[in-house]
Amino acid sequence: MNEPLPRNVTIRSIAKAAGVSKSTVSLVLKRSPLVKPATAEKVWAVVRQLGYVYNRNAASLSRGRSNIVGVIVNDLTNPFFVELLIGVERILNESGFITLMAHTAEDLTTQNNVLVSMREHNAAGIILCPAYDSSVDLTNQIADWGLPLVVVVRQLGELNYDFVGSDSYAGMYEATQYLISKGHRAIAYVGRSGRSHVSEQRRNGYLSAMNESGLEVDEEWLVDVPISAKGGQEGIQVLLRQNRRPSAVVCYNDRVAIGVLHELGKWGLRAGQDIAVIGFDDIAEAEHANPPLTTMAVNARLQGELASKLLLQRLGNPDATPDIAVIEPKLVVRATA
Amino acid sequence: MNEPLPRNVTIRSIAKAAGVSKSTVSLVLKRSPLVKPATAEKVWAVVRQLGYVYNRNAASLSRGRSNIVGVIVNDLTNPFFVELLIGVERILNESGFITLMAHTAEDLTTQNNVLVSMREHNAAGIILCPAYDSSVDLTNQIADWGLPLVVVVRQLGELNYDFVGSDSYAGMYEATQYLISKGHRAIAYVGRSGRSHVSEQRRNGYLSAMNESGLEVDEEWLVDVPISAKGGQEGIQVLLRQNRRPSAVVCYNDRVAIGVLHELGKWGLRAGQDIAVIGFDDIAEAEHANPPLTTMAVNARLQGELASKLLLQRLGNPDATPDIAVIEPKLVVRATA
DNA sequence: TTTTTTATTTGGACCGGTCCAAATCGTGAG
DNA sequence: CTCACGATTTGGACCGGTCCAAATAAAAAA
Repeated sequence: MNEPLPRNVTIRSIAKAAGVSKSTVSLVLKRSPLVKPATAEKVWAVVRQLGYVYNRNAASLSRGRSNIVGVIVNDLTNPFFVELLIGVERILNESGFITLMAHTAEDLTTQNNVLVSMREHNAAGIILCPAYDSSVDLTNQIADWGLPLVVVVRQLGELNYDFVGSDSYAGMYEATQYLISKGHRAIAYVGRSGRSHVSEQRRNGYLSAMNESGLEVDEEWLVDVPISAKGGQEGIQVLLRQNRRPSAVVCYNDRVAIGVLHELGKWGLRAGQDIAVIGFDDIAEAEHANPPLTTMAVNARLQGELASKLLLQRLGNPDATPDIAVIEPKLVVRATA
Repeated sequence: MNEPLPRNVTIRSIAKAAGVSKSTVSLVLKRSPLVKPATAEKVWAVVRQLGYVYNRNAASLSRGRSNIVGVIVNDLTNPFFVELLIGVERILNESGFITLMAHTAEDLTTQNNVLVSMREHNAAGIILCPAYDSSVDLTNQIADWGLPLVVVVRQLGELNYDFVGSDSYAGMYEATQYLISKGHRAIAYVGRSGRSHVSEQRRNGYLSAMNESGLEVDEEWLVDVPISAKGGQEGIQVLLRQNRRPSAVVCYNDRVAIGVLHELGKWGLRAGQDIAVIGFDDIAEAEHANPPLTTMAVNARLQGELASKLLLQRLGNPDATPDIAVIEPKLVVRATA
């Protein structure tokens, strides 16, 4: 009934049409310096003329490795991860890799499925931000699979793998210190306590700064809420209802801070005037928040770029010792503190 | 020097270990009802025991099609697209597909590279939001490649392909109408005029509503700015500096509106009291904006889900007539209008 | 028990590249 | 004019699945 569909144009059809062997065509396609320029040009001409399309499945099959890099993040809804992803993509694309993106929504099962899938696709490597509660053994497991890995943002147990992240402790310390230097004494912390290395670090940074300045931390000022705008809203509500309101609030991250700003607005309060607010991450929204949010910038995009670079490095030298890149957060003063 | 690395476990090694043929193993792996349950169980046992990993490159090579679906968006920085992406992913994953994500940043060259790359990977299909200024011929080209395609958000020329989007015209019409019903007469529009079908539709929706109510549109009230928070900022600045300030502003989308809110804050004005503001899209940030943004909701996630479903449908029936899904925006009244 | 019919299995030809040892070409040295 | 040696080119054995026609086994019918 239907036409004997025109066989796909392959490296062999090209070889035939160009009067060379398929091996030569293969060489030409990967721009090998071995082939004589004249031959190469002849082959390219045929390639263009026949509209040849390189078949990466075939290539990956025989090379035993694809040009796909898996990138796994938890929450695309958080612009921080989006920026990171963009950074990752930029560098990888430059090097001829393509990113297979997946997000886990903090679900361990999803995370596992995704990893398996990437393995099945013969990914060249993985850039992973582990979901909360990931086993500290995860990185070893991936290593055992022979998958080059770079972990970002959240460290897992020992750092015996390439890692890119920011110094949460120092960042929060500085944020708090800044508020103290502005004369604040009653400073609250809205975020999550525990569960992960990052949350611990952030809270500890805050606590240390307070302690070192001899400021007491009222139990009620450590507000434990989900890491989201909604969480921020809840957190500041709790604080505002206390009889001793804090004069400043340090937030786990910008999303939380934005929730705080939102709620303050509802109460007719103005952040930066009535109460100081400081965030963490410096996502794009921070700049355009109302009022513009003072925050600790961690340059997500740069982190993504670094992660890619570490991965490329590792691909080139699988046995090098792990590389750790930790970014120092920088205070960006805007209107809220 | 190094061990004769242990040959990968393949369907053949499993066959041998399980005492069946590789064909049977293949059948078992795809859960074919043809094999006797007892045999299947025996094979699964070996599969688990040997830690077999399915090789999708090999599979795709022989099937001539992978389980990868390419998703191409323009601007991941816009939460709208992120939501869409999440919707897409959810449905595709359920059906055993995996998404190869790419973003073009509105760059035609990038868009083309990405398409080529997906073709090389034998993508099962493509979900594409075309970059501005894409040739109206793009969809035909992709079709000629034999790549099943669903276009989202931005239509390109004739709708002779599957499409999912929202009714920009009706949405903007309703938004404007709502403001008019609240007694506003001096209503400005901040967005981009022309360049794309969507921008035309949105502006026309606004204009029609104004016209129908016999309201004159002051030339100065049609502010042409980039579609971003920064653009919104610029736009409202222009409006505020005029001698006849509008009492309400309709924005191209929420990002623009958020820029407007931000700038109003700087001027000490309160959106919803001093001047009404209405957005479009209802991204997550809208709810937590300060003040909470009134906007036209278009349910990005749903659009993503629909797009995936259309694609799955198309994969099942390549020759069906194109399916068009247009979502009617819904007004969500919050504090700014 | 023999013959059908139906349920399971199987061998082998692909899919379209990569890789490498071996063959062939071309040119300057002897 | 030959020979050696670097520059090019090439044939064929994989890579690890899919698919299908054909073979076998098992159950049902005669």
